[in-house]
Amino acid sequence: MQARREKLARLQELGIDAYPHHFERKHLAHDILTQYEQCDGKEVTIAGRLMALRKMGKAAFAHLEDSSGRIQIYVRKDDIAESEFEAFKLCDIGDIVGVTGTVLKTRTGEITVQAKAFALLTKNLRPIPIVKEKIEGDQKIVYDAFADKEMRYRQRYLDLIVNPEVREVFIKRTKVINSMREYLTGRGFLEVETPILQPLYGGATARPFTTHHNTLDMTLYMRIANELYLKRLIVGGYDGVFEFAKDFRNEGMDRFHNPEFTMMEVYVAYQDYHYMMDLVEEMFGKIAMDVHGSYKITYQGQEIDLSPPWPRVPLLEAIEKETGHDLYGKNLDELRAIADELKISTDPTWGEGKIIDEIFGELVEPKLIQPVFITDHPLSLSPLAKKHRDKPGLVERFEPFIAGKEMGNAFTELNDPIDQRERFMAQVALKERGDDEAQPLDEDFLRALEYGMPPTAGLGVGMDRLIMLMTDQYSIRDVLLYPQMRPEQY
RNA sequence: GAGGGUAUAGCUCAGCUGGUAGAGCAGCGGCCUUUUAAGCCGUUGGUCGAAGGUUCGAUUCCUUCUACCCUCACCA
Repeated sequence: MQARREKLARLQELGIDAYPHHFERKHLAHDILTQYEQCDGKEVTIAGRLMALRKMGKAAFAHLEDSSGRIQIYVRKDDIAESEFEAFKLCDIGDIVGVTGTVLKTRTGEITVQAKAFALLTKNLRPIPIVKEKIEGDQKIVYDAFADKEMRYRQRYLDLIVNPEVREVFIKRTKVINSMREYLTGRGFLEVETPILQPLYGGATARPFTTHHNTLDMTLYMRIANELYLKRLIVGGYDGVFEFAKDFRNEGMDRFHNPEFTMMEVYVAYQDYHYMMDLVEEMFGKIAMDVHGSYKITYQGQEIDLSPPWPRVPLLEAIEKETGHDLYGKNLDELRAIADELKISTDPTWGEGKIIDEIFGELVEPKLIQPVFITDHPLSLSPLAKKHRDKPGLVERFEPFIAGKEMGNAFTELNDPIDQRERFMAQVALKERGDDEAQPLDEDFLRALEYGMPPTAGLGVGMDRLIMLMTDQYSIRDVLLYPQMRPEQY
């Protein structure tokens, strides 16, 4: 760093501005590389960061990387102005430069821009990690990869500078979101925005973050979901609404959980969960096509085929198939005995639904690699879902599973205000028993239902997990630009 | 919350059963006008994550702390 500051001083002595205001870039590296035939011999103007430098006295080769890719430049003393060559001699890897020159192929066949004019655009004062690459046939061998995870997450800008594949992941992230937005908008649904700061949280079972509004002098909660607000909009008369929502949950963190994460929720009037399953498999298929050009993707070495339709398996059938036990209609004692037999440890405070969920989570969920809809969950676990039309004790709900992970949650929405009040009361009872994740009663939401919500299908999709799947990333931190970290100590 | 792992030069990493640190790349100086992990010659560089302890002596052994990673628990 010291050396770079000295270079900066020398540049100033030479009257060279190390931080000019503007540069008229006209071409991108990628375009030159892919359209070499048209570019050969022509003049181009490119700009980017120096990522490799091979100086040879009065000439040098370097690699310049812009947003589109990396291209070699060739700088000869005789080809550019003397002051420009002086500036070039003071350049380091990491500097941002602009080059005007002619496109040619070198003796070794690499497409190169031979500089006729050179400008330093931004002097780098802090050395970037040097990653060396060697191309051997089609194989790119990387030496000394910048891989320190802590540094990559804390200094994401460095990660992005040095690791092009990381840049690619976040481009795909946006593609996934755009593709989904396009799909939902194409269906005629209305994208809306609902409050993040809420006086009452709801719509999911989770502990919220709490904050305080000074002027109103009241507690506000960061939303854990936006479900209840979106359903109020269906009451209001919209046929379909959706939102890409940052939600916040004050819970543990691991490779699938970050305290703030993105959920897409959509609600459609006059539809039920069967419609929503159709929608999910079609929408996920479109996203895979838009991002990969195929229904077949690879996640962590597993081949996954998203071609619709996907199997639809009731949760209890899935358990029976795996364990041989039919849990439908079983009482608490019977369920506990079966759990013991299956060597699933249970907690004495758990109800029937929780035990069933636990058995499913332990024995079935990890095996659901190919896309599947698991349907018809126990009522006690789903306080916002409508009762099943044929199966007492269950609700019309489904969760899509891919690669052993739940990708979302959906139901035929509960629109009976009296039933909804009873479900809320059950939650309140749980809360009083000490379950700090149970949902509070939302009197205004009940009032809205009393005005009448049409039959409605609703869906929530965990976007970060979907993006992990679509970008083949192992950890949620690798699909979040700024994953939550403890403060760095200086 | 429990257990395990990691922390050494700007980056990637060595460093045995205790004797105050080493390589490659980067950097700096020199040579070099088609190189590509450029090359050749020379050279700088470190509070060994932090604080204590044991010891004549600690990067190494012990304790505590901090951060990150992994597994489990909690949780979607």
